[in-house]
Amino acid sequence: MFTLSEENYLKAIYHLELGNDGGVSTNAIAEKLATKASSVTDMVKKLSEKEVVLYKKYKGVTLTVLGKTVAASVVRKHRLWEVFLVEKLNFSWHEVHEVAEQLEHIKSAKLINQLDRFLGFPTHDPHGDPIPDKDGNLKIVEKSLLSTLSKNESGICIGVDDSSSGFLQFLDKKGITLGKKITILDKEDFDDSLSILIGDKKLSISNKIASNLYIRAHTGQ
Amino acid sequence: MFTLSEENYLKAIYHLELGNDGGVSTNAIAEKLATKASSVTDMVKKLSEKEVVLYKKYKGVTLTVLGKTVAASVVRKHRLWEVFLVEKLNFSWHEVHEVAEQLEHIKSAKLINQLDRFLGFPTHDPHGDPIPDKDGNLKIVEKSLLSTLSKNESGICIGVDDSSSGFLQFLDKKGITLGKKITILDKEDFDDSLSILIGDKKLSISNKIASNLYIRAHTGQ
DNA sequence: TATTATTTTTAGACTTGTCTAAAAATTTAT
DNA sequence: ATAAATTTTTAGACAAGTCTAAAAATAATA
Repeated sequence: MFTLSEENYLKAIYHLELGNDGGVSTNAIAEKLATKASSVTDMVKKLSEKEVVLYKKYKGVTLTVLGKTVAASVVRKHRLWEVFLVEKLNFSWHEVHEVAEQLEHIKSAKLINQLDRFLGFPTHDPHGDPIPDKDGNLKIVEKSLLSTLSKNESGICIGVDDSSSGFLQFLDKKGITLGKKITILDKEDFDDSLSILIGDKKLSISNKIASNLYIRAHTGQ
Repeated sequence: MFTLSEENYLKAIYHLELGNDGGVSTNAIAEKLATKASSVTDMVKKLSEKEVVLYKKYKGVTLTVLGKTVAASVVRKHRLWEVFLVEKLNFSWHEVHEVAEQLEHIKSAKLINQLDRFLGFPTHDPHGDPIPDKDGNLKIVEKSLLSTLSKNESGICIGVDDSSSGFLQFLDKKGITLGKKITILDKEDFDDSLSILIGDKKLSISNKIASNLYIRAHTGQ
């Protein structure tokens, strides 16, 4: 069994490993968890003894198969709870993270299996991130950043890269939500800003915004 | 804000105060929380500094108004989650306690308000215990132990005194569930066992069982 | 490659919540 | 009312998880 703190470390390492191939550095973990490098070293030793990470001094850490399973289960719980909050309790997508951070640590296999069923076995959370299955496997969906599309191309908005509350509320204000079709009307060379069509509205968005929106390519039409 | 441990102490004191009028003893708290008296003394001092209990050495503790509010809110959350587990996730009443013990510590006012609404503002948990309202007030329902009824009297089964998993599973096996009408057919002087009619079934139950079932008196018919 | 800069680890300390063992206060019983 | 039994508190210790400051290892640079 793992403590709340151990689970948070495993989750952080899991997320960092998805970005970085190879070992995860002490500093990277410290930054992600808003803690100090010395605390990370201590915890990493403990996790190593519990055989959920491989650790060699000064060489960073990697999750073992067991570690990956534990981490994926925490992520699974986090994302299922987020779906619950949005679908059943009328939370907005920018309000769910903080509560899910608490709910993800509740221990009960039955709870999470029944919740999954109750929600209709969702595959993605409200931000478009995939929900690991019971075995910890993720269904990878082909996706591109909106900023990589060219003029006249279009796609369906399927996720966000930055899921901070501020960014999500900005998207709400602009009427940009998951599932909507976006077409690039024009692209400004000067600052890479875009003129897009979303639903029946024309919007101008900065490159920074476009680099935080994921699109599923919309071949044809 | 209160830690998980502080919340558990407040809840324990809250439950003990409902039974005992007057102060709650150190030992009683220790027993309820399966901890040592010395630990209780330490925590009680801390709670006293936080002004949620009144404490005089050797004289036991009482909750302050603030303490009662905090405790009632934890109990409210516990019982609402129990309703959720039974009503929405198909848990049995004997499976909910352990999970609710974890869920009751999740901090989010919006979560609990929306959960309450989602469940249709329930007034009682799956064991028949009342759910405190937002202000911590309990609706007291007139209830008697089945063992206090006389021959030919009847009532509706509305709760259990002992909500241990073992007892609840025993009731399941016998087909005794909340909401059912029970009539005393006969009472044995020798051991105070009862012969009862529940639904269309005749059962014989011991006094111990009858002393753990709450009945709402069923005047007339 | 030697030196500087950065990262990581170690050493020691602190907090929270717990424990055991012993001392003090209270209650019960003779 | 005094002695015995019980309850409660105090004192000191421990584990988990964190921190700061200093030392050691690695990486970057001249």
